[in-house]
Amino acid sequence: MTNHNIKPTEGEMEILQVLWQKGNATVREVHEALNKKDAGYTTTLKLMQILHEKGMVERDTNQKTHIYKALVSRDKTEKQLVNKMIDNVFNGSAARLVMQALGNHTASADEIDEIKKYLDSLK
Amino acid sequence: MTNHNIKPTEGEMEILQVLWQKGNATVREVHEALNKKDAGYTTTLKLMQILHEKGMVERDTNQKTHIYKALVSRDKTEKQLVNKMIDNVFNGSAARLVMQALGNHTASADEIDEIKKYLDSLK
DNA sequence: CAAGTTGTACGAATTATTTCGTATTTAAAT
DNA sequence: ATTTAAATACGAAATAATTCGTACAACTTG
Repeated sequence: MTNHNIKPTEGEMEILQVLWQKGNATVREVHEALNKKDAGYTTTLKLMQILHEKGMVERDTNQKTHIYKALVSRDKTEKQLVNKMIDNVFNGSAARLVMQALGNHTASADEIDEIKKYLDSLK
Repeated sequence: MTNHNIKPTEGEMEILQVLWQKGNATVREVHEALNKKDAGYTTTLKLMQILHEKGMVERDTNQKTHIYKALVSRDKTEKQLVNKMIDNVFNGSAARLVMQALGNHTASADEIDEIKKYLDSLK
């Protein structure tokens, strides 16, 4: 299967988040969406250029200000990261991760219902 | 709260996994449990020494061959990593992570039942 | 059209992580 | 007691990731 080894770094993930959320965006928009106390503007720029080199985003360079768009799918990337965590941290047990996630961030009653509905649909 | 900022690197996690599983172990045991094609013995040793410096493991140095034991709890560490992922990847929604985890690694029917039971207990 | 502003390009410094090489110590075996 | 084998210590090289500085190009506006 292609695209099997995308592995965004943490910094890259932050940017992809913004792109997925906004659909597409300029460097400035992404940078402001992140507004981290640390990193300056050119840091965000550089990271986005790297994402481009790696083929994870595309960009429209027709205007002076380039417009970026994610090429990797949110769903696939999430799956990949979750899988990795299930393997690395939970010895392959998705159930263990689920428990940990719920015992933790304590989902709302609505969320819990939604999850149950989802579980039923799996059977 | 103390211990709020443990953040094992990936290499450190691999070692902690082994320690949690075995209870305690020598460097050689951990190294063999991992048996990665890459890294040599002293790499594992070094990582374990770093874990010790950081206070994440303790060791008994009474014998020539030191015996290591994890000091950070598996549960806390897992919670921390899961929380981080929920925040960084799933915009704070534990439910989204759960769906992704299940749609994914397709848990067995037994696992699903177990999760449902767990969900009921949360109400 | 001359500042000034906003943008990209990109090498290089910084920081984090992993890996290794080698010196030294300790214990066992001959 | 010497030699050999198995450990630790630890600096430093190698690699990865982030951050920045600065040069230059492209608009804007006075």
